[in-house]
Amino acid sequence: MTPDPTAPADALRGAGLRVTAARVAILETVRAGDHLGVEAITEGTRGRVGHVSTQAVYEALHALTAAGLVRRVEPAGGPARFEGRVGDNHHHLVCRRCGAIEDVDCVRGRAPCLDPADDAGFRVDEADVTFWGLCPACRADTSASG
Amino acid sequence: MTPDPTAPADALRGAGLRVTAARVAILETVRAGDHLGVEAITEGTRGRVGHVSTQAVYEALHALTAAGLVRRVEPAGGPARFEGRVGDNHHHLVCRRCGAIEDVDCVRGRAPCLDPADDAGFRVDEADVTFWGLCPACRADTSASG
DNA sequence: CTCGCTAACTTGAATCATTCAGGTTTAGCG
DNA sequence: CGCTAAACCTGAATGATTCAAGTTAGCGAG
Repeated sequence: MTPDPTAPADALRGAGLRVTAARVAILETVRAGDHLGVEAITEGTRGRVGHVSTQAVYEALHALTAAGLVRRVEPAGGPARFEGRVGDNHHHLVCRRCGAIEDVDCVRGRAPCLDPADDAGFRVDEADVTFWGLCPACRADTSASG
Repeated sequence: MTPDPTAPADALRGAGLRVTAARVAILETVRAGDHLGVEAITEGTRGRVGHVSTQAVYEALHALTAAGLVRRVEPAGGPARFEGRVGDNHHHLVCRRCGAIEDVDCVRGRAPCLDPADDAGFRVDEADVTFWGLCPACRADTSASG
């Protein structure tokens, strides 16, 4: 039928997770959304399957994150957000004013971001890069009123 | 006497803040410490001046951060930490296991980290770079037990 | 197709960092 | 010396996330 390994149900199965309506809906919601928070994911999921508890969403997001099916993004000072774009090591632009998050491709080639100038003996496995600033809309607002 | 503008009292005065025993001690504690959390800063400060409330520490750290006298670092999933090294846009290495934080100089020259490949129209003013991995000690532990 | 195991789900309470509220003290200027 | 706002205090509230303990149901074995 749908031999698409990225289809929610198959992605879950492939990760060794059970295929439940809730988790399928959660994965769909995260993929369809844009850096959604837990609350938004819960609401979106409920719109698809009727009812899910917040805890189920938290547990599912943990499992999905551990399985590499979703990625957790957590800008300093704010709650966690989730995105469906995984596998590449892309970065984020975060608006200080409205909180909007935009994806940015890795500044350098493919994942050489894992290369600090001096690793102090650490074994680095991930580079978390967040650019802070003002999004176009907020820039306009600010320059107009300031 | 001590014509040193970086001396705690002068730094506070220079930033338009009042020179109180508590804030001098807080600034000293942050500078002497290594990416301390609020609790550790509170304890260190009490060791210097006897008593300070947690709220006073929070308020002072906000003021000091706003004044650019200390820098707030907040690794995803953990509480905020503060450091006295400000002015340069250095990055951090964080150990996933023990939480240790090490400073790393900017990967590229001086602050060109503010340059994402595509800024999507954002006006970027800060780049937050965190390298995640295992510190030397935890690497040893892990390879020995795993 | 049924059984059983355990992942997944549920409700409800707890934790932790941080902030809010409101009232009191005190640094630093006039 | 006295005023005013910054700094401080105690105590309560918030909000994201986690823990606890009991129930339901996916799915592989029989």
